[in-house]
Amino acid sequence: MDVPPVLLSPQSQTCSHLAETCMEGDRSPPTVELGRDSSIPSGQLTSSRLTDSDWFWNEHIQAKRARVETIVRGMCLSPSPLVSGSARARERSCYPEKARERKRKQSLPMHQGPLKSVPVWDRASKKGGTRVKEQLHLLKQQLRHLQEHVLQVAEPRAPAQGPEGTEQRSPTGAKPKNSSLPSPRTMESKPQPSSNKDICGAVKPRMVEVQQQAEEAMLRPSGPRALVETLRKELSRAMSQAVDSVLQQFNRCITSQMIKWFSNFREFYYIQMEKYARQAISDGVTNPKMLAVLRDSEIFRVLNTHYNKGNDFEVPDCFLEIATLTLQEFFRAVSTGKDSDPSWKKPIYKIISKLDSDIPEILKSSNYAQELFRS
DNA sequence: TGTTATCCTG
DNA sequence: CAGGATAACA
Repeated sequence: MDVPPVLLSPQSQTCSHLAETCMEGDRSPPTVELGRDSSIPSGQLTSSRLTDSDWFWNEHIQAKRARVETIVRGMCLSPSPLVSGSARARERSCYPEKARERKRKQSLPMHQGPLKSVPVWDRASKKGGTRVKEQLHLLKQQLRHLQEHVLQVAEPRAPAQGPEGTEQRSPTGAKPKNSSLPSPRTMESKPQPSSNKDICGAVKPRMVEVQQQAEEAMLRPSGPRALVETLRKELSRAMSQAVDSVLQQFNRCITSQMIKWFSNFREFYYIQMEKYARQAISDGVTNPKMLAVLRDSEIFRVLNTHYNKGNDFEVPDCFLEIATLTLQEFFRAVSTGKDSDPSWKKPIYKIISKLDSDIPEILKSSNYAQELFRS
């Protein structure tokens, strides 16, 4: 059986321990390389239309400052999918039940034909995977926006032609005084989709600091170049942190999932034990010593079908011993009327959990979880 | 207070 | 086996 006694006892740390051990992977933060953005045509970077003399220095500084603010804000803004973030927030605050309802509906299985069953492992990884994918997609978008902004600042003479549209000009062709300031729309801090909240939470506290650094860099003689460097470093750092936090978080979900499975396994085991103990009592058995779980027992067949359907490996004898003990303990408790106590199972769990054996080394290796994922 | 276990339901 | 509610634990 693939669930030896070592994984079945409640109150024991083995299950969570196993999950943690398995999920302990390489937690070093991924790095993001910030090379040149080949998606931006070089033509956009070299065109110029204003001479320096058109601008007073102060205005120039102000415009840059505004751009920096936009950039820094942009780090925490992302396009919201389908329903706008603000609309969703409104719905949440006005109709909490409604929001909860939708959450439930989303978690319902999709109708993919008549009872098409998906392996549970596949289901879990798909669900988690989709979330991570979504978050990574959002990060990617943010990265693109930010890179556009960085390049825009790097070439102050170039007109901004990012996804937010071309810059507005006055009828005379002169740039309006505040045209480089963020529009009220951009200035608005949009509510974030919940999936993106964590990332923003990680990035936000650093934003003020970055803004200061950027402004200082701007005032230095090296000007835009220093600014670009500052932003580039910051973007790299922020991205690493964000990706790390996603690695949803993801590991935590997987760990919880595994714990849940082991919990279910245990439940099934003890339910069977109780069932067969009661059956033995009703069959007239009086001495618990008469009870034993053998390879040809009915209870063994049931458990084996559940845990080791394909007979992938031979059930160790120690499992039979523990199972026998468990059965006898249930028999004793039920036959002496202890089951009237709501927590009558706890002493049994305690006894059995003491018999836990150590986790096999093979399960402790981090490769094991990876192999599990591949298969 | 966050995590884990258990109970219950579907 | 999943998911929710709740208890127990660290």
